[in-house]
Amino acid sequence: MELSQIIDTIYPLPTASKNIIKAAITETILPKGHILFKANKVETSIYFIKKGIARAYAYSDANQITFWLGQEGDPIVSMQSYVNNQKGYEDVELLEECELYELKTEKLQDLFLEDIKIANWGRKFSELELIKSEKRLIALQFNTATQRYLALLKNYPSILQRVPLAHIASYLGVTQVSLSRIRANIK
Amino acid sequence: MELSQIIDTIYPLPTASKNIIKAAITETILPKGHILFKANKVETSIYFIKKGIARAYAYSDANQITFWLGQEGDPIVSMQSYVNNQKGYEDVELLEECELYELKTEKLQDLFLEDIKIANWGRKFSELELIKSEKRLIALQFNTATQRYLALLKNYPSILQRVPLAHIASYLGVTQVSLSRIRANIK
DNA sequence: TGTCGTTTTTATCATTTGATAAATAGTTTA
DNA sequence: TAAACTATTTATCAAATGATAAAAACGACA
Repeated sequence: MELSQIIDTIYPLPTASKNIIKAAITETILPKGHILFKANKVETSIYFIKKGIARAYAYSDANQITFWLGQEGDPIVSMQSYVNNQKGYEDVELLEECELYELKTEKLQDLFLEDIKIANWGRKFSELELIKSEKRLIALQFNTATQRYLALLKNYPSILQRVPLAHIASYLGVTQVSLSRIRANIK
Repeated sequence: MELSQIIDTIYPLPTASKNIIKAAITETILPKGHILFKANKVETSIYFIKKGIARAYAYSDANQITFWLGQEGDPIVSMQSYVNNQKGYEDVELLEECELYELKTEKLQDLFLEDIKIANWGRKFSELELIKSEKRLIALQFNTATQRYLALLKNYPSILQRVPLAHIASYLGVTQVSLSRIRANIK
């Protein structure tokens, strides 16, 4: 997804402000398997996915648990770093070769203080992420693993082709074996 | 908790901007049991809790599931209304008599467009709520009900005295009977 | 095409949680 | 204080999930 569209989808900006943000963004291509964020590190950039798919995970004992999946148009952010300048708890791994837009957090923070349009764009950005997080939370609390699996397929129809089932299982909050059983019961 | 402290804890504002926000806020006292937000309704205000405790819940079949608890200093917001001007999915019930600070969403939206300090305050507000939501999500996915129960007691030591166990159980994502078993195993 | 390595499914058993009902404890009100 | 509610715990059985191991399916590649 192109940069202009990503920016506008968050919150439409006048051309001047949009160009200021654009000027702060660089593009990178990184290979499949690349670890973009490392746990226990303060991340200094946020990214937007132009092309590709990624996951965030953390460890519970020795097990990786995927708690976020992002694809074209989605932002990749270590919230602890972005909001509090603190170490994050997640690794982010690219599951395909990815084309990314990179934006330095520090630069963005400066723009927030200088340009009210950009400050409101940043506000909207967090608000939209908050809505996503809240929906996810409610799904975890209200829906069965089967319902969450079906909802995921509906929202990300290509996900089965792009993400190993082990990651999807932990994202849904069940073991891989349990997800296999769920899939067997649906067919 | 007093209004100045609530505002500053989100993001310190210069006196001028702070006074503008303060001037937009009114105080109300509402009785225990009052339904502050109704599901399927666009809410036109957000609130901050000066004194008291409240919960947000929605229905799963015939069962109420509590998915948010707030006490002194916490904001009460229907995110769907606040962010998207759309109907919320939750009721909010006051679990004690509450003293609340009320702020009209529309007025706040105007201030966001006029005052860059307030725009950044609003950005910070959503960022902090996002951090809370993400932590909650990760706790649901990574921790057992027993761990979540113990963490809740640690964060809200008075909660057992203030909130019926049935609400706490659904907040933790288990049935009341299951929470009873958890409590029996801890003692 | 056949082999190796990885991913996914199936099988088995133990554990946890849910659903339902009944018992106990605690609170409110006449 | 007694009666009537309401909240919480305990008991029982059924269903869902986890842990572990093994089998089957799939994919990469010589």
